[in-house]
Amino acid sequence: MNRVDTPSLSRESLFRPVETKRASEAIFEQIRDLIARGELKPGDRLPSERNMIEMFQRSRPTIREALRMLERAGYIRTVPGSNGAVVLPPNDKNLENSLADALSIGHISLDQLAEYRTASETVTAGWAALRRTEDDIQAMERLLERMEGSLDDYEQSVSLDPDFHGLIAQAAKNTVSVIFNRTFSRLNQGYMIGRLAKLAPAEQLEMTQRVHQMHETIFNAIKRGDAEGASAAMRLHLMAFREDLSQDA
Amino acid sequence: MNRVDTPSLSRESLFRPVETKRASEAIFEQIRDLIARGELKPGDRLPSERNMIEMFQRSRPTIREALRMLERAGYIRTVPGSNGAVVLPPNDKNLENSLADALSIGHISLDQLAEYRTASETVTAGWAALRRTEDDIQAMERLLERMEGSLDDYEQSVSLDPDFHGLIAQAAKNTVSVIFNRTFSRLNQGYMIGRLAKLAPAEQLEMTQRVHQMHETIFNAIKRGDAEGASAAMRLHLMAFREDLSQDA
DNA sequence: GTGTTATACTGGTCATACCAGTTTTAAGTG
DNA sequence: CACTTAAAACTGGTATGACCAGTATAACAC
Repeated sequence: MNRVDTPSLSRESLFRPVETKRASEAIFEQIRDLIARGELKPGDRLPSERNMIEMFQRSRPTIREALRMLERAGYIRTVPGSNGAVVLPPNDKNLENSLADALSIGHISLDQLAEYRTASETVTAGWAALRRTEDDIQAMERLLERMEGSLDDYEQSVSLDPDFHGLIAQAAKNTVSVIFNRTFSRLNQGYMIGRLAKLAPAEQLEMTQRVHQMHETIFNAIKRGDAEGASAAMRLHLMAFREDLSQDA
Repeated sequence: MNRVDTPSLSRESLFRPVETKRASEAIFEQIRDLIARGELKPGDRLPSERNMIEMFQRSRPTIREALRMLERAGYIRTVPGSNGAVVLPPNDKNLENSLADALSIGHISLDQLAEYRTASETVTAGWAALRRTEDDIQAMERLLERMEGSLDDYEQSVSLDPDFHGLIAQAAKNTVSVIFNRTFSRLNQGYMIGRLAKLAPAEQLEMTQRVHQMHETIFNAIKRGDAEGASAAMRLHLMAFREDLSQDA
């Protein structure tokens, strides 16, 4: 009965999953739907666990299991003393997490990740050039300035990278890109830091400078609305990364 | 203290999240890491809850909270009588869930998803044309045949779609594509079925036929190794979908 | 052999209890 | 009356121990 194993053809969608048996699951769904339908808005508080005992007619452990699920799914946050769990604002953090999980567990090679990332961000950069607003440009300008100031600190430099790629995606006005690209960048952060740590200080500086140069090239293309230029520059940037990756291995 | 709100620049990466306070959370992380590092492989069973009591030196409710989190994150599955939770194979279910959640909360629009998907699969189709093996071609051929046989059953037709897109990604030899494309396709399944249900039988048939035609065009381009043709055909296919989407709304 | 039945286990749930914090309330103070 | 302070009434986190309805297994009968 390992329906889960088969990469599998389809029949799945004809049958819908059998009704959930666990009470905690039912409670989870009930509250999740309330949030999804907007009847519980961000900032609202759930009743206290002991109150929910009466509402759901279930014991506290059962209710707590539901709360843990909601929390894990990023819908709520629970703070000890403070009364009741708080409904969180829509937030990509959980999506980002499960994306990272899926990628790290799916035995995905760094090279495949880099390849996909290159394609994804190349397209995104093109969109960004066409859709960036004045605000987007300013935000990127500010960030680039900050990055320029920390070229000699490669850890700092690398840690700012996801933000840069995130801002580009934001300018592209596509939330999926924002989440994905930032996650891709973050996933590669660990590798980059390890890679740079092995270099001599002079080489480190040389590398961060080279990367910064590329960032500026990309930014300039986006700023002047040059979609093809932005795409090309981004592709170059990420292909360089991928090449570095393959040489390192 | 709503660090969670700020779309945010970076400082995040300098500080690491404060040590986890809840025991269930720690247990969750411990088991998750075991799975991620491959020390617990798909199919393996976790010890029974009562055994874990001794291993973790924590009470059963606490351990069960951790299990619910693992389950929700898609790492394990628990079946009542059967001994111990089972570690699931790498599986995009959790990614799919979080994407679906993001969609339902309105953080991501269907249109943005469709746009990103178009870009992603366009590139993937091109790769597939260059890298498909004989096996890939045969698998796709078999599937297309099956799909042709169910043109008059739109539910069946739609339910086979993710497999088709998954096979293309598989032929592209990029695991990231496989996960994403199949997920995208699944997410749109619900929409498609609802859309088709509203049509008259004749229109339904017309639509499934048109889609099938596109699938064949894509397949033929991939089969003859025509990357540009495959990309173009895929783009056309998905742009048609996106257009349909915008008209429907 | 095969078929059947106990028995020992499993997960799902409940009730109750305790602790360490926080909030609220009430008391006391100026 | 306003202000501080201390007690009471919460809150979430955790632990016990119990019960049930199922499943797996091993002992038993044939």
